[in-house]
Amino acid sequence: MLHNGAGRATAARMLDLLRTAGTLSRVELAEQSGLTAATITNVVRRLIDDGLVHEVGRESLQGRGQPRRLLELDPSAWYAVGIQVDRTTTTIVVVDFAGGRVASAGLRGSGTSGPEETVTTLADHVTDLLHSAQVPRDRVLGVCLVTHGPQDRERGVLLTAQPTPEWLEYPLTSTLSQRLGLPVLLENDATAAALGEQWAGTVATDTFGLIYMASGIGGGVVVDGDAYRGRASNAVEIGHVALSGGRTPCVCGNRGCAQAEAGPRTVVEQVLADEPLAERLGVRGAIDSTLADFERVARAWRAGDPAATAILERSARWVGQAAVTLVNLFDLDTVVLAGPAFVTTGPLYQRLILAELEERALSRTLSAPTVLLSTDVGTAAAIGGALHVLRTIPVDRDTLQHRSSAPAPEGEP
Amino acid sequence: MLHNGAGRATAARMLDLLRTAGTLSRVELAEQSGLTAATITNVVRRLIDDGLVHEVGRESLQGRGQPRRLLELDPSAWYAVGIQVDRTTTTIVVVDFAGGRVASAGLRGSGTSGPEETVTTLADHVTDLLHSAQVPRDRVLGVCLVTHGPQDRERGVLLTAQPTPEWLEYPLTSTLSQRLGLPVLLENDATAAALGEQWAGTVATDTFGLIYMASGIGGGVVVDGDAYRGRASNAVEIGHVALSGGRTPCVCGNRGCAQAEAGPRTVVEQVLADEPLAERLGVRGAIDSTLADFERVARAWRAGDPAATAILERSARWVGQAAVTLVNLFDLDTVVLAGPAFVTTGPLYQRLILAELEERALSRTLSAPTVLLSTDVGTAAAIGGALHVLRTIPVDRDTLQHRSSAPAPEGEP
DNA sequence: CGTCCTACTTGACCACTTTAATTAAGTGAG
DNA sequence: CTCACTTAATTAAAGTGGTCAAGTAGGACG
Repeated sequence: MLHNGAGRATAARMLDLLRTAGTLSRVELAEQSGLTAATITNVVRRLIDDGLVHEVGRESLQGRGQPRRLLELDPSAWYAVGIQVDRTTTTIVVVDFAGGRVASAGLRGSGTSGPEETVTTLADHVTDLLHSAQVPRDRVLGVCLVTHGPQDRERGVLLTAQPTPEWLEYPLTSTLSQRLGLPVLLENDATAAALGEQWAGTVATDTFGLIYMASGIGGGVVVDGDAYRGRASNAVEIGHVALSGGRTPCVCGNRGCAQAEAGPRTVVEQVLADEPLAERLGVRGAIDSTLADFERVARAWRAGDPAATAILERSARWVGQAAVTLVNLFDLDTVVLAGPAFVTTGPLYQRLILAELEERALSRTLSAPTVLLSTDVGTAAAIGGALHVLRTIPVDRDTLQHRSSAPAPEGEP
Repeated sequence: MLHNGAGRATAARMLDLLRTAGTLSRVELAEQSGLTAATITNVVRRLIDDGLVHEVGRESLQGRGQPRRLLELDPSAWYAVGIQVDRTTTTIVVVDFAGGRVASAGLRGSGTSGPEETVTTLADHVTDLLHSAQVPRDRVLGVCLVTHGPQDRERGVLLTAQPTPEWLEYPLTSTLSQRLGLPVLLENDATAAALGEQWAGTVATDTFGLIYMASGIGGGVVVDGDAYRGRASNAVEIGHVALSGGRTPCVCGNRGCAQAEAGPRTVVEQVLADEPLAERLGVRGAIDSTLADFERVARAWRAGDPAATAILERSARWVGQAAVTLVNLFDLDTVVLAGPAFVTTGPLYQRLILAELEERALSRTLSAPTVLLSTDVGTAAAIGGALHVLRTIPVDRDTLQHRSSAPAPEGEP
């Protein structure tokens, strides 16, 4: 090991900077990290020796002096897998070391299956996807399982008994890890999406909130580049913010929660309550096809259907109210929207949530609120999970040896 | 400067640990900081040389071996001043290096005076208080000004035009700093109180929320021992959480905010709406005596008055609802109550807020919620501000020289 | 074509920490 | 009573991760 400036944390920071910027010179790395050029030289040398980084030409001339040599991550150095599992949808993505999407697959959700069955299915699909994308398994750094609701990230276990009681405390990550022979992390869907947006560079600031809407509504907050996790990583449950004027009882025991008043399931049920409308839109209301039904409503809105529009606009206003609370409590000025429910409806929600923030957020006079759509609306969470793997699991000079000799570790380092 | 284990940050951490624990041995410092005994030896030696720490006997025998030598902060090494300014109350406290209260004074609030006048008054009172407590000014590390509402901590300026327009952007800390010849920090009242509670050891965890109620309602969150500050230090505006069922318009532009529905001013106004009741309690409703009036209602509750009880209980339930949102979004299980409004009503609010959390908080089944009363209900924010000074401003071997040669610096280091 | 400017590299040094002895100061069994 | 044992505190040497200052490298400009 070198004696100068080769700290593991520092190296990880350089990789992060390169991943978000795409390509940077050593000078820019020094500026952005606050370290000296000397340190950068040493750290970068090691990264190049390890095959993680390449020099890719020089910067187009900007005057006199020696031109800066541009650095870039080697995309094929490592890969990571993100799996977003929801009741009604599942998305698997494979991402290369630079964060680029290599392959992806959309499956039906976990439905009412037990965890054992789901894990087996997922493991098979991951194996297939890696194979068809010709990604060698020993170059896969790890897998991140991304789910909704309360979880124990340390132990890699869900703390919910839904959809079936066996899910509660089922050894999710360790089982999947064993099946795949790869490390498996667990992450909240909204937090994963937020981390993903950050690396994707969707937002200019490194402090923002994210609203994730799939079957339910979740929230994530990134402050100074780090996810807010709270006491036990179950923070930002924006779906259970009780809204002014709301009265609908929620599964959580409270009344008027955002999710109960405005979530996709509620939107679908409001359509179902109007039988001719439901008939017209083709909405059937099966519990496992909430998102498909929601998508039908979204398309009706796009086609100009006034009833569908009214229902969606009501939902968007409610979510906007929840966003106001999110913004007031976490002191944000930027909110990103992500998740399959926004694939079609994104612009509508974006407009109305922004309107609520501009009208009601406390800090609206101090700094104008911004609402952005994710760069990967539908797959943000899975991508974010995969990027989380790249960021979290250390890539040492000798990670490969470790990998081939010892069996795959599990969970956090 | 010594060459071994004398890091400034490390030294500050030792002081923090000693301040919260009161007295610790070197071994315990090593355990709690994760550093080795060797490092502790060096850091502690320097602290003793600088006169900040003393050895105070040995630990009562716990078996064989050499007994541990107990360490303690020298209370008289330094002092700090905390000033909590509200519209209707002002509290000044002087705290010694160990965090003990040396002197305190309660004044009327800033009322409708301009900032110039207020700063002059405060400077005079601080000077008087230091004099009467016989605290030498060159041993005062600094002052922390603690206020409600939006502020720019970096620049030491309030971002609100209340009560008079001159307050907006008035150079608050720099002016006070000049008057006193001491560094002056700015801090949010609820955050200061939360930091205070943490050093005071009120809470077992280092992750908790705090609700601060004076003329308004504010919130603070401490995560892993650090205050959550958000984008621009104006986070956790729990007074402006819109509550389920609320409709009252709030100054912030929203409806149904916790402060508008349940704040002390609203409580007083509800009493005023019932003329015979107001008469009976002696509530007059002058805008600058909100807290005095609130205190009258509180005493009526304690005396068993049913009308006063009903009004306060309604307020407490509302605040409880806001606490549910706080707890759900920040993933907390502990909430502390502080601020002058809780001096008498503390137990009532504590009981009802706990009831709301036990009924409605999302994580109630994962970990039982706790609601605690501050150890210094009325003066928590001022004490917290003073402790913030002790924690933030570095005490070097040569701070004293700097102090006497150069004029007092201003703001954060 | 040499000078100038900027990027990058090198080696000496520095602050802080750990590791491995070493010394200090007690307890309790015989 | 004293010697073996235990735990605390100190010391010196070595490791880690960086800075600083003085070089070297490579292209632009007059």
